[in-house]
Amino acid sequence: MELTDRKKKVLRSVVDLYIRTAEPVGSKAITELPDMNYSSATIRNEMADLTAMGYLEQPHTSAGRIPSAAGYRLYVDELMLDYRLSVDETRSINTAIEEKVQKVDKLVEKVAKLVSQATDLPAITAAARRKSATVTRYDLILAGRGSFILVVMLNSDEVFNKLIKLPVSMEEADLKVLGAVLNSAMTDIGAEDFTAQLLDKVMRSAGNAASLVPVIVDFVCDLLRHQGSTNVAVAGQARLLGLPEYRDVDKAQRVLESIDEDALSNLPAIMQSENGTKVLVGPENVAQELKDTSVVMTKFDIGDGMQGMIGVVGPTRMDYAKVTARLSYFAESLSKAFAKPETKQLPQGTEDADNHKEA
Amino acid sequence: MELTDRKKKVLRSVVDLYIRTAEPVGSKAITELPDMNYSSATIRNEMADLTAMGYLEQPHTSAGRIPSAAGYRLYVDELMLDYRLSVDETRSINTAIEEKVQKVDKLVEKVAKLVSQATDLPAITAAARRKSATVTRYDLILAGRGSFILVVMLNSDEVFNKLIKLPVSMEEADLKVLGAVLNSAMTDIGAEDFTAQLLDKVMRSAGNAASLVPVIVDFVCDLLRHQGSTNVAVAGQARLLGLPEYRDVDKAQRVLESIDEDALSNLPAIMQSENGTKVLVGPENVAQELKDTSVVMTKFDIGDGMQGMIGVVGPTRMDYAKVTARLSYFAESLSKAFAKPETKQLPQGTEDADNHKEA
DNA sequence: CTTTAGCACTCACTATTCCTGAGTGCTAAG
DNA sequence: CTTAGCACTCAGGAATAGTGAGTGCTAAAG
Repeated sequence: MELTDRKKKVLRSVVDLYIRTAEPVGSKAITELPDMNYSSATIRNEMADLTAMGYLEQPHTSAGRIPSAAGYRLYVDELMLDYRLSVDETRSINTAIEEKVQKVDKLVEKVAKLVSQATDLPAITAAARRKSATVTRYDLILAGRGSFILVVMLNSDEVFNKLIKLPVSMEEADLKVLGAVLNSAMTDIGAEDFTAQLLDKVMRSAGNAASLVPVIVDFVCDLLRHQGSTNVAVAGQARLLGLPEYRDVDKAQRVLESIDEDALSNLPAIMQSENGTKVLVGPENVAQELKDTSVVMTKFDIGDGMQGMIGVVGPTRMDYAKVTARLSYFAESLSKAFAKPETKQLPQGTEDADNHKEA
Repeated sequence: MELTDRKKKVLRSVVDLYIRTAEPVGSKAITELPDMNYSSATIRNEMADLTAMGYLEQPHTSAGRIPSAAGYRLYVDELMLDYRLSVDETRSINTAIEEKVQKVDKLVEKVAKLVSQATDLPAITAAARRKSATVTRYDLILAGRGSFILVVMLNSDEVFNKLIKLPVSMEEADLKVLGAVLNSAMTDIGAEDFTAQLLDKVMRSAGNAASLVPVIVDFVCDLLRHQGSTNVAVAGQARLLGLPEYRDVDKAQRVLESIDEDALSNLPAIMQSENGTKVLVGPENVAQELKDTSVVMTKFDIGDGMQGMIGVVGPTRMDYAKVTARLSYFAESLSKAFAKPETKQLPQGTEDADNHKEA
């Protein structure tokens, strides 16, 4: 059977209505739409055809139709009308993003909150490094009170520090020696290259400050390893509960639990995929718990070889047009904000703070 | 009427059973308990008395009894048997805490997760500074590629940094001058003391590096202000949904929403209160949405003039004994871990393969 | 060949009724 | 003071009937 224009129009109407009402759509409701100059019988025939073709489903014989996964798919791919963001929407997204964000993990958290708010659905954000982290530079600052500050700069231009107590008293000269050794022997190598031999060698050249080497190496290794791991944040889980499809607490709980742990494993895999906004409708999701749920996600670029992802989780009946529009705009704005470092007060690459409390 | 020992015993049994089953407790169920050598009629009489005294309630004439808020209160204050933590429990809490935590905000997040996990309820943690933050020391490091690193140490011994691009090329000597000026003019003052006059004065003495002053002041003010604000994290909201009292989605949602915003405002007030573990039963909560819900919370000390709070939210029918025991132990362990800074600084091995299972 | 009116039919959902049994309060005997 | 016994209450489940939105099909009209 052929998918005529009218059939498409009917399908679109069904999806649109179902998105709005969350209830099966009957033929009569369709006829009442503007631009639908057919009788309910005609619509019924078309709907019967669409059902036979697998785009619609009937919960039971005497109910209206709801879109099937295939129906949503078609809708998302071809039928959906572009949602134009209002000036208000773009503005509120922009002002939200423009606030300065210092650290990547904070950024991830904040964006998750904003996106969840903008879509009224639970949101997930993640950020991951594309290249592996290495140290480009060490600095040691004697800080009085028997301690010194270790400042470490990474190839990503992020800077971290840690306040370290001195086990024995030490001269500024000793630290200078140590700094020189560190900078010559332990830069531009990954976490896995900090071998026992290297440690040994460095300690021997470090003179008086040798006892500090293990502490430093420990900190740096930890840091580098952490850089490699993906940074994930989830926000707005409670919003799921407002939706009629999640009146069933068990269902809601299952979904919420699964997006709490996705944090861990599933996401990195998805990040590999191609660019652009992607919609996963119900059964297209790999995770069993999300079979009834759709996911919309986009990637965006942060500077410094980092890549971010924004995702939204909701019922298959979600307003795909609106959600994808907002998500894409978010991603675009974020990428843009990071692409032009000096223009705003949010210069990428000039930001990073980290601290360590010694107590 | 007097509260005899037997009445107390019955009340305790009712609460205990209700905590376990979440269903009204009948007289027969009580008689079946060990150590209860009375007939159901006797128990019924006692329960009638307890009801008259306001410690128990009847959902309807022909149902068992459930504890009233006053009943829970009495239970928590006097009746509850101490819950002894098992070795396993103390050990798992200890190992969890011992993992190194770098930043206060990370700590707060992590503790929230741990506590939620330990109690199987949503948890809230917060940390706030008791004294206002000031800068004790500035360092400037020329970092090549036209930028420098600003390192700032606070009176709390926390160290922060930021990589800043140089608008014009600059000599190391210029930075040295600037550093000296900053250290002499802008230390030991709060965020509100960074006045326009001060800025002006510093800029004039800063020589070649004057153009950097605004950027630095901006960063520092921001930092100091941020230090003042309370740091809050919520974890495990989804656990609420597993409980029978929150089958009602609306109710669950209301509670979840309220503990999402408490983050912002309510908590600081509570932090003022006296020390020790505190239980707020149902209607004792100020927030209207939590009328049906109980809150258990404790304070703990972080070093450096900071104070933390751990809280757990659950149904009035929660296992107060277990929850308070675990919470107190958590608080105690955390305070202890922060009290002895040096003990485990050195034994920290270079070996730690995979320590980011959550986050 | 397409569209539409008409009609019988289906079936989820709601309301109503009935029934059951856990649990109660009271009374009177031990 | 305790307990056995008994009549009573009432939430919750099962069974039943009624309602109406929506369907598919047929046959007439365009």
